[in-house]
Amino acid sequence: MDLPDRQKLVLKEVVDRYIRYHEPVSSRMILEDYNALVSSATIRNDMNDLEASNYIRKPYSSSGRVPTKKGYRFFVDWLLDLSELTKKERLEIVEAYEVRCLEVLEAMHKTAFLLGNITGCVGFVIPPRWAETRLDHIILARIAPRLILFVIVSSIGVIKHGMIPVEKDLSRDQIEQIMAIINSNLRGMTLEEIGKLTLDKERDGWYEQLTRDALFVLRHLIKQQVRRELCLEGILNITDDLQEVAPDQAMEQFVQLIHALHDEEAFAKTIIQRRANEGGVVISVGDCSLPGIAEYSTVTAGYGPHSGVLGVIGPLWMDYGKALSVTSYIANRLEALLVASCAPIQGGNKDDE
Amino acid sequence: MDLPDRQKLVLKEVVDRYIRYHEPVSSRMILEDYNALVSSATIRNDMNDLEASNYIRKPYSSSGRVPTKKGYRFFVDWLLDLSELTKKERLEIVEAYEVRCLEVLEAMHKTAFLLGNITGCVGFVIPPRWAETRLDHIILARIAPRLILFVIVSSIGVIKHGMIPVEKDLSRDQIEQIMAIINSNLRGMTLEEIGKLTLDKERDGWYEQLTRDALFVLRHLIKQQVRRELCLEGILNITDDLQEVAPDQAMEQFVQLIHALHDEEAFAKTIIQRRANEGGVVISVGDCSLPGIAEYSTVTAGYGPHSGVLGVIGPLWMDYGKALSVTSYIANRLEALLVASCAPIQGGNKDDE
DNA sequence: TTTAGCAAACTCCTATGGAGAGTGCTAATA
DNA sequence: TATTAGCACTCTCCATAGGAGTTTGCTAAA
Repeated sequence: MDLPDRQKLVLKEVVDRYIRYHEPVSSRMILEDYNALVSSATIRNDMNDLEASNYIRKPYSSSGRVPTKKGYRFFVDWLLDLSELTKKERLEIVEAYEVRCLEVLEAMHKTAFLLGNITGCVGFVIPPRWAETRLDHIILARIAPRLILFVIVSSIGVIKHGMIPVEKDLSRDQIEQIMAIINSNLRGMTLEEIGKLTLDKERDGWYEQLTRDALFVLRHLIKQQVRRELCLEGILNITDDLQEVAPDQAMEQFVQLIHALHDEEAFAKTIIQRRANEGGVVISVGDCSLPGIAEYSTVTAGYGPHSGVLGVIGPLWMDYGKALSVTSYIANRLEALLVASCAPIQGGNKDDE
Repeated sequence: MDLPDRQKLVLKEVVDRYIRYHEPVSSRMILEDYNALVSSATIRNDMNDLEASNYIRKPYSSSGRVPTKKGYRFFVDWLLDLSELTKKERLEIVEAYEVRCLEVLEAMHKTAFLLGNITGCVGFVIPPRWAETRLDHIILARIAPRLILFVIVSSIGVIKHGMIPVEKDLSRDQIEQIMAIINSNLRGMTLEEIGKLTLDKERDGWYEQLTRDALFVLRHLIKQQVRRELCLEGILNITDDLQEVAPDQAMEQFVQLIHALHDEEAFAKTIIQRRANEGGVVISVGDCSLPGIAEYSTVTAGYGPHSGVLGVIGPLWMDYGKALSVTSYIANRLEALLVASCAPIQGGNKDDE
């Protein structure tokens, strides 16, 4: 699977230039960067070999060369120059995370936006598996007659809030009591465990003291399956390249992408599968497992302890170097943020009880 | 400004067909719907007159006719058939609002989505002027050491929540006290009034009892200028028509639209200006006040007591009839929802105090 | 193994011509 | 005066053709 040195250089040049200009690369163009150490015919021979082994191809018989997926793959694996973030980009990221914010979803949307904005691709964040996180506490508050506000705070921060309509109006004291009872009994359990609780009065003892209303509230909380909602930002970033490259099918492809991204679950599943057991940053070049994104590449990184994944999705000719460094850097920052949120809360537990 | 009856019919036919098929309309096509009561030459004469008065135009010298903005305008003002919502659409709307939800922003996003989805245009909701609504109460809760969750509930529901980082850790009791004091003093004031409060200890008497920490919390709350964030949904709905009609400039126009929508404030301001003092549903056909949306039409309706506006924006050839009925219907539903949220809360006040 | 040189292939642009659609005009008609 | 039939004209759209310009593959020589 290895290539002669010069062929590697030629391939690198083809991919580099195609990423930069989105136009087929001719032997003469490569010569420019080569300071004429060899002739264009030599380059052509190399290109021929590269084409024979499927790293590059010609859109038509006498055109310059364009990388194939295999070519991108090789480029990404062996030839990629790591690019540093610029000071400006670094600053943008740091500033975005500066405001302390325990609302996990908000942080994730911000993150997706950063990813999309800096790479010029679509940024996305797949939240951690909420079900795996442990409940820190819930907050209940009477917000109107027969309407209770709840906030679920887990080990990584505020992950969900909403309203519970109750049939009987409850006083503030009653709600306070319910809250205390639920918290003292459920704290430390994973959301998954909580979801599986059977509220069979006879079998479980601990909530005997609860009124019917407390049970009602609890049932409502348990039903709250916290969906793993995809955070997507920057879809419009990739409309620019669109016309440039292949005006005819591009729109078609774009629409397909949109539809694929719309089915959040399938998309998240595909991304997670692609990463398999690999840690760190994973680059996937055009993958057929999900039709809509078969002609797009993804660069993803895991973050945090509960299988969260973030990254970017963009055209095959995306700037992998930049995407790689941005994704990696941002994954670290987000992880740090979640861990930081985490620490004081757990400290809080000890203080409280 | 009036037109002979047959010319009106011809104009109506031209606009109707163009909205349906997005193709220039010829005299023969109109003849079809006319059951040959007159000849095509007669229609042509009418079309000639209509073109002379600028209601329609020809893309090129021997093509069928296309409505001008003036033509659309006349169509909208005088010739529009009101279309009823289908049962399915009505059901979709009712179901969407079925879940009781006091989170105002959530309701608005849902609304924008409905608008976009049913009309096939971009749906948007400009929230009411929060500053004009009156505070019902705030909720404070200790969520972690030195971190307080706040929720602002105004007369129309939950309009804002967030975190306050405080320097000194406060006990639950202390927070409770602060909450009670702030609530009893601020309830009933508009957010605008609250924002203008000067926290000059010497001048105002009521908060003398507050500790420094309470003051800190209050300052933080006051600083929360609740931005009038635009809710937008369905931008991709209009990519479909895009290529169909004018593949060359369409993309360009679309990108311009995106940029215009991105500047939320300018867009909201333009929309509000367009409505001037008019109530009910206002249809605006291609308006040059904001460059990016100059080639798009909007159908907007006011809702609620605090200058909220919702509607759709789409191509000049949008289905005005449908947009009109959907916008009007949804505006009523949303208003009802806000009023309904409102009632129990105000009731709540009386109960509480 | 590399190179120079050249024919061949293909795109892209422009021009040309014919088919088809739709109009405007003119002269006749009710 | 309003309407109509008929016809020439205009323009798009499509297919075809030729020329300029790239870029390649191949061959034969270094």
